[in-house]
Amino acid sequence: MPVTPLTATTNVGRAPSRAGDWPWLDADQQRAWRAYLVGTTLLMDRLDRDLRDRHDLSLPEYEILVRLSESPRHRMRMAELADSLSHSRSRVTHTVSRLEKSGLVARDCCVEDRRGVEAVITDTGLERLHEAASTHVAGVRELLIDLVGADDFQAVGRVFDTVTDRLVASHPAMDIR
Amino acid sequence: MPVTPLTATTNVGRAPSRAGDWPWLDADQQRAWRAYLVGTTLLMDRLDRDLRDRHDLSLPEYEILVRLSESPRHRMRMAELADSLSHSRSRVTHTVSRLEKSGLVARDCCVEDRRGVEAVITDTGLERLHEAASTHVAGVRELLIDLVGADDFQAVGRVFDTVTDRLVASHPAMDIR
DNA sequence: AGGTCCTTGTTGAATCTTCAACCAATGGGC
DNA sequence: GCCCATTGGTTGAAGATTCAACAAGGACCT
Repeated sequence: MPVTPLTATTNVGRAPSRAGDWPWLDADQQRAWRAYLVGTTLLMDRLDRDLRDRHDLSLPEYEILVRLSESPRHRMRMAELADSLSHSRSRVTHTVSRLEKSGLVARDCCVEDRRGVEAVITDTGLERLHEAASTHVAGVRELLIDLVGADDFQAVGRVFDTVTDRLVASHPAMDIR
Repeated sequence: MPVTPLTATTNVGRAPSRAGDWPWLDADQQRAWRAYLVGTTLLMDRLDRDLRDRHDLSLPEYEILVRLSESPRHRMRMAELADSLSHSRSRVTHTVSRLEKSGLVARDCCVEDRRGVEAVITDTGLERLHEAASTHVAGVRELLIDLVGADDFQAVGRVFDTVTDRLVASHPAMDIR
């Protein structure tokens, strides 16, 4: 296989462009896809770093604290937490354990379902979350939202809503992952 | 601190909505931001899983192979590779080592700059890449591109191009990370 | 030549995530 | 009540990524 002019990311071994439901990506799609990939990498790395450097929290930890803080009695079942973040149950177990060790979250046993465990955000947790929130939001604004047109940003929202629907629809009522 | 109606992701401890350069996110921004977060997680997990299950390649490994295959003599300097993916040099070292162990990539010493190392994709590597490419592209289409309007998808491209510019501009000519 | 600083890339340990195996509790059928 | 399949959650090891420290080469100055 000569593998001649290997051009675009995903267009491996094929000539680019031409419209229709052709299997490969055209030049514009290619550019957009790659922009999304590297942009996302850079953005997430930066938001994570900011939280770590200034508040000693990782982005996933922060997101768990946020979910808990929003929840009715500042508590959520582990599975609920996992689903809302699209993280594996195992991952949430580990992350919550770390947060517990830092005293930002506590575990509480469920009364109705004795298998269940609820994670509760502590007062210290709420404090730390409030401190961290302003830097985080400032970052999201400065590095994303305030940088682009509101219409474009809403387009991003629409796109990934669609993606999410497609992906949760496809997993037939079982484990997210 | 009463921490009353903690509403949206990043709006921790504040009432939502109202326009202007108010520090928190309004309801729409909030929704879009969260949609992006979970959508990206689900999408990346799925693309990665598909590659692993069907071709025994991780997404980062695949991306390295793509970059190499596109490069003039099927080779790239480690740093170049790292920069083009926005990965740390260390990460690329490890990933390339794994690929080398699988025989998909080989290391080659630089003649001009004897510190340098070039990664070269092997023939086996090219083969595997070509097999993997079709499933990968099919996934990207099916789970993203063919799902949304071309205009919305291009908006995603624009947005993350802007984010990338902002982030590479801010790191003052030094190490990406 | 020698000295100093910067760049390239690697290394091994720490951290985080995934994976597979597991236990305990639940729910439904009988 | 008893079985058995399913769910909720944990565990520990394997895998991947980050981090700090490092060696070796180049660039540049004197």
